[in-house]
Amino acid sequence: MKILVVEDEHKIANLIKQGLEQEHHIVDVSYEGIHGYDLAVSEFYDAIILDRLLPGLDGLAICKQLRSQENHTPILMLTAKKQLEDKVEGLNSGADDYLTKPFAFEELLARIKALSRRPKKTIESILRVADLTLDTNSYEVKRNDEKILLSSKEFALLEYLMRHKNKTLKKEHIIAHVWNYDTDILPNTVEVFIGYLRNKIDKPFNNKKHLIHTVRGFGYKIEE
Amino acid sequence: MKILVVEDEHKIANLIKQGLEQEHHIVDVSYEGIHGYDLAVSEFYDAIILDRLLPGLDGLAICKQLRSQENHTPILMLTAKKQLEDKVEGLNSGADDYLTKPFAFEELLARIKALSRRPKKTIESILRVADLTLDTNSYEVKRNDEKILLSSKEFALLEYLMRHKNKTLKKEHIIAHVWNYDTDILPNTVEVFIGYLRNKIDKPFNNKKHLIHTVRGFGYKIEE
DNA sequence: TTTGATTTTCAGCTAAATTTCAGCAAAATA
DNA sequence: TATTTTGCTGAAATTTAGCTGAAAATCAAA
Repeated sequence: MKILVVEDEHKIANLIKQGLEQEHHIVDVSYEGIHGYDLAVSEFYDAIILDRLLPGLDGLAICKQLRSQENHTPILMLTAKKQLEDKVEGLNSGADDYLTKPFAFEELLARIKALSRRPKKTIESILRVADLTLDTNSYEVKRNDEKILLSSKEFALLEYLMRHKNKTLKKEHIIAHVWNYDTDILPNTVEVFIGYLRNKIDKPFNNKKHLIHTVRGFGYKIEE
Repeated sequence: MKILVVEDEHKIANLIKQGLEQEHHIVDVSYEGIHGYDLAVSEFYDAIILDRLLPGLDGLAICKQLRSQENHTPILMLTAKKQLEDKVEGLNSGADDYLTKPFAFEELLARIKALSRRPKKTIESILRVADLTLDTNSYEVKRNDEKILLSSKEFALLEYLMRHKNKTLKKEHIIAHVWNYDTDILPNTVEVFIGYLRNKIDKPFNNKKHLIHTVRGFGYKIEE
């Protein structure tokens, strides 16, 4: 596992680093808030150990900022305080667990393990309409659990329709969103691509209701 | 997704473009501030990647200008600097996130995804007369919560009437606004379309008061 | 360069929407 | 009441929007 330790007390930081490395983990250490934040943002860690009180940008702030950016790396917050309010504040900021100093190293290790074992909060990346799904991370499109292969343009068009499901979208509007600014595209091109999509996601499932609808005079929409 | 990249270093810009295109996104690139700004204003993007330092109009200025025009397209700012003040300044100018160069492409991708997932600000666009509503954005017309399907001319006519509810509108006037200025349309055509509208929005609800009124000699109006 | 896939245009077709027409009814005028 | 004007409506005529097979153009890989 790759772990980031943000802790201004060099002694403690290095102790943790040593201990974790003995357990075969990769450990980055930062002694300063902003630097730590930059690391957290630019690298992929399996867990972050974060001191509550730091010079510069403190643990709470880092935590909040990361979470607001959809970074769900498990965070273990370290603090000298034992007060309950403090704990509540920490967890509210998006930390996953909490450990008060001083602590036994075994304790830290156990917590880290527990955190990394938890199912990762993944960014919800799947668009859904009825039994049709489009995963914007893996670029997989499925209907009824059958994989559907789409070309790049077909995918972009379907994604656009699905991001605005139940809403009728004009052809000109579709062109503006799905094609580059310097390409002149005829409305018929959209019709053709709608046809391609229908061949792949509606026609093969003719026992099911079709999802792509023409709204004559107004455009197209995808709807259950 | 459609993404605009404004970056003067051709190499970086093209790398980003290539990478994003591999992920099925549509990418427009601009190597220059003012041109980039023009694109941001005239096209519809799901996200904008903006270099902090640009010749001509720089990233900060573009960002501020867009925000002052109520353009809320998510913006990811790229910067070579790591200073906190710089980041703060970037976020204050209205950027949604920032990334310091150099960065891993994976990181860029993750940030862009996170940004585009934020709920979009939408403008209310519904016209109302009694229990009849017309949404100029989604082209939905409802009376008493029942959907009503209209053709595009019927829709345009109803929209015109509703935009001027309680006001009597002459047939010539209606023709001038609802039809192209260069088409010769007989007044009878308006009568026919008023008939179509009545069949769809008044007749099926004959327990309710009808909304479309003829003002003999002067035209039509929609009124509660 | 060749090959195959993808994107874009084109042309013909069909169905739906639009427009005109003609006859009728109601209202206004005298 | 008779006449004229104005609006309504069913249906025919005309136009347009959208679908589709196939060709042309573009792109990417071998």
